[in-house]
Amino acid sequence: MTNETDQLAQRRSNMVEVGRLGRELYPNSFPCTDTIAALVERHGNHSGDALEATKPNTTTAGRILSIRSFGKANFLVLSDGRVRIQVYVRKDGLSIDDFALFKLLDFGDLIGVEGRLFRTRTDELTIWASRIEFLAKCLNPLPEKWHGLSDIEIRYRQRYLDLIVNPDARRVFEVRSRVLEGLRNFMNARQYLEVETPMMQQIAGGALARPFRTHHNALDLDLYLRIAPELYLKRLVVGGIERVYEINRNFRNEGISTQHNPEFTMLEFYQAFSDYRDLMGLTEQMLSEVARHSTGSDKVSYGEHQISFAPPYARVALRDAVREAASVRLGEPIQDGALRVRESAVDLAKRLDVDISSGATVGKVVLTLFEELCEAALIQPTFVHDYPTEISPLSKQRPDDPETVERFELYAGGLEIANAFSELNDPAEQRRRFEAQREDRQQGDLEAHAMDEDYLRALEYGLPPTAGEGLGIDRLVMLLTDSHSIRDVILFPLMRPRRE
RNA sequence: GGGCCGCUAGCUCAGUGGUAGAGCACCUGGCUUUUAACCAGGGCGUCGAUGGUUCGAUCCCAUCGCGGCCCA
Repeated sequence: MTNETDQLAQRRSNMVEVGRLGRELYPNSFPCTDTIAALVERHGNHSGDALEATKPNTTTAGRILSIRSFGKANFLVLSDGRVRIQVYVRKDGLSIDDFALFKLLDFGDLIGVEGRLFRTRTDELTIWASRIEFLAKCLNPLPEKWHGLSDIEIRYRQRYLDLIVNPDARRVFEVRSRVLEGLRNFMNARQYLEVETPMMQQIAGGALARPFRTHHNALDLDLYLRIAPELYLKRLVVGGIERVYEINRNFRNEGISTQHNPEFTMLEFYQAFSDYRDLMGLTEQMLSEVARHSTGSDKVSYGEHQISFAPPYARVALRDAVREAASVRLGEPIQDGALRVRESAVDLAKRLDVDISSGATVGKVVLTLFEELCEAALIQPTFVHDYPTEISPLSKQRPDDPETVERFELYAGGLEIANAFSELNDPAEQRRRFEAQREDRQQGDLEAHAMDEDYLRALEYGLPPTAGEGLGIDRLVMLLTDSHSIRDVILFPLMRPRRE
């Protein structure tokens, strides 16, 4: 290895030398008595004197994150991926063979260590190694220890590197796991049944979005990846599962942004004999409980803001929110009627300098105005309720106002977090809504809802009055971890492939 | 899809129309309780890709690729 300069070749050569020592290069296992996390948890409070009295012995394993060498005395930092501990390797403390092995180790290698715990002069909890085993080679040099890995593209494409060298990277995914656990606890405690419904569907329904297509060879059947589980979950409510939920992926074939990944995770749940008002209260309880379960508090920092998930949340009707924002902007009162007629709504948009696509219905115009004028300003959790019927083909109308449905969306941190409504259960009205959507599709709306005869047949057997909600897990985790891109809360976000 | 920004050593980043630098990492030597250990010495690059302008391009121009932010 005299003339080796390339780090990879150097590491490969060190591995060959380890083999020459008679060591297994990729041993099948290494029995540990403790994880590093367990050691730190158990002995983190023990003084040097206490450790000298008991001389606790341990066998553990991890990845070498740094080596400080003094010739015959050396310090390693070993990580189990979560917690780090220092290892003291002294030439006269282990066999000649083990010390020879130690000299061949590189930053990043995986090793097993046996030894006793003590505290150094600087009071750091340390394993005094009496045995070292080689467990696996890190052939590629790791990003540096001090700055870590900050190239955001490599962090997404090679998430394992992010996790190895950036201690904070794992935190987000630990919170994410706690969020899922908290949601399941919450639903299970209320007698909801967790189910799994098809990800591959012949009709991609339950939401207004473009689907991904795939094909089953044996059946020679074109299929879509689901855009929502909604229509299947409601079939289950017809079947008598009066409280049902699913946590799973949805796939929508649309652009990628800081708020959109083509595959994302939703909690969707349905509750019979309830309406959308019941779900507002339930959602307040759920989010405050889940925030506490995952972060320890129902108040979180999000950028410059403090967001409180403690109930109750603000409530505002969609048209009122738009009217209020528009009248502030224009300095004049706006009548509710202006948002119920396409002509006046488009005129209002024009005066506010908001672009409206040419075929947009009045409901679409109102929604676009809301997104432009209101959405980003909704920092504290806010229920925006009562949506136009024509953009809500699966929601039930208000008895006093058929142009409006019993539906709400929850906003927080400027993000849409949840969408819920009283479920339309009249098969005749549902058929009319599907037909209206078919007309939208013929007008060129690729996101319009497809006709689903099988779902209509299920409704004909009787869907009880039911309320349902979808909650975007990724965005909720963004809020709870102060992440400002959805890619930061998805381990392997979709990336354009690199041409090599 | 549009605008702006970025792409230089394994990593984090400087930099210049005259063939490229720092810190960390790496290599050699020293050091038996260090904490971004230290001291001395050393090597390391298709400057994202392809064209063009130029005596000469990593730098200027064009196109493309990948990424980021904003907008749609």
